[in-house]
Amino acid sequence: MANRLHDVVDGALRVLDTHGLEFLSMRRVAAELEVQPSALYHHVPNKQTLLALMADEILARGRREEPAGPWDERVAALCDEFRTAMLAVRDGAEVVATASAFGLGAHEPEQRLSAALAGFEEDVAVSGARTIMLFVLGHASARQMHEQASATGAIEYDGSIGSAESFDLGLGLIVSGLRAASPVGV
Amino acid sequence: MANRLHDVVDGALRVLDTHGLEFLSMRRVAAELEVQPSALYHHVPNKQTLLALMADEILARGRREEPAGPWDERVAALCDEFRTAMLAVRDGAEVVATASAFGLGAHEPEQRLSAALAGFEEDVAVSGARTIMLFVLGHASARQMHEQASATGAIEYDGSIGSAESFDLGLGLIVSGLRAASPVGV
DNA sequence: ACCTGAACACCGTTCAAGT
DNA sequence: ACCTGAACACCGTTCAAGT
Repeated sequence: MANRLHDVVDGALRVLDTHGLEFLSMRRVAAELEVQPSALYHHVPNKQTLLALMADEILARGRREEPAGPWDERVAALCDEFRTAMLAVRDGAEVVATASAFGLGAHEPEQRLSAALAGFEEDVAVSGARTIMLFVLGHASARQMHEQASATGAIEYDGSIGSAESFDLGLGLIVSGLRAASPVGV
Repeated sequence: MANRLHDVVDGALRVLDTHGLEFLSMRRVAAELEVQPSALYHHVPNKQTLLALMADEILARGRREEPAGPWDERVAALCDEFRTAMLAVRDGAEVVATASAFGLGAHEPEQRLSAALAGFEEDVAVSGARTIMLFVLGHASARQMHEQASATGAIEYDGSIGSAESFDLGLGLIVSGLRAASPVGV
């Protein structure tokens, strides 16, 4: 079939989007590519690495132009970019969250956030970026897990979990906390 | 052996603490209890449910007296309780995070937080509690995943991830955001 | 009530061998 | 470079049967 790494990641994302993370197996990805499971190991050393590459691709697909303007607008724009990218594929947030714990996936997004906070003292910028990233990641993956669980009928549906309103409220809280930390410029 | 549900949850937590979430299997839990794997299903319908019960037990073991005093001190005390409880067992935060997505595990902690924020408008109290819980959960599980990954040698160790300082900074940001939302009574 | 034994339909990963 | 075929050491869960 002459697959390349890119085809494997693409196939894996197709499996993820149609079956969910729970059913994402190396064997299913192989089947999607019409290849034997062992063939995947020519492109990727293990499943963990494949998941990290998927996380990068999920974020790359949602990539937008670097926002300009005041820091709070840039933060809002970046968070919307990340959230939209993760919500665009089933269980996308969970995949990114898992990968980011290994210093992958969410590393670059966090750096873009902390660049937007460059006007603050450095430790405020760093922990601000980390706090925002944890919120965006956690909020999006709670939403998707909840969708998943209520689709299976495991729990009753609660629309307030993961809603855009609750996202804006939570993010607004962190942003107003940052504002209180008064940037050196502005 | 005459095990009861409590023994199963206890045994599962022993396996978790010694082997980590990655190696927590129903078969290992059964072996820990010196019982056949199928015996577990007399106590628990599936692994998911067992994980939820483990999450509850992790939080219950760290349970402290309900803090009194000003809202910000109560919030700090509650967050310390949750964080300490989750960090007390290997991969504890990840287990609680997974279970909480199903409305279990972190549901009660979140309600205790929002009770501490009762002086605020209700939607601020609710989204404040949710935001804080996502931060505490995310921060603790990032720390444990990082510990795990660097112990395996998968990544280079970075002590700044999940440190108490970074925790205080992030939480301080959210708390100061809440303060800016001015409680109706002080 | 609590457990055994055997089975079913899966996993991730390795490795020699093919083209 | 990319893949097959076969194997190894596992999974979660079900179910009839035992005490």
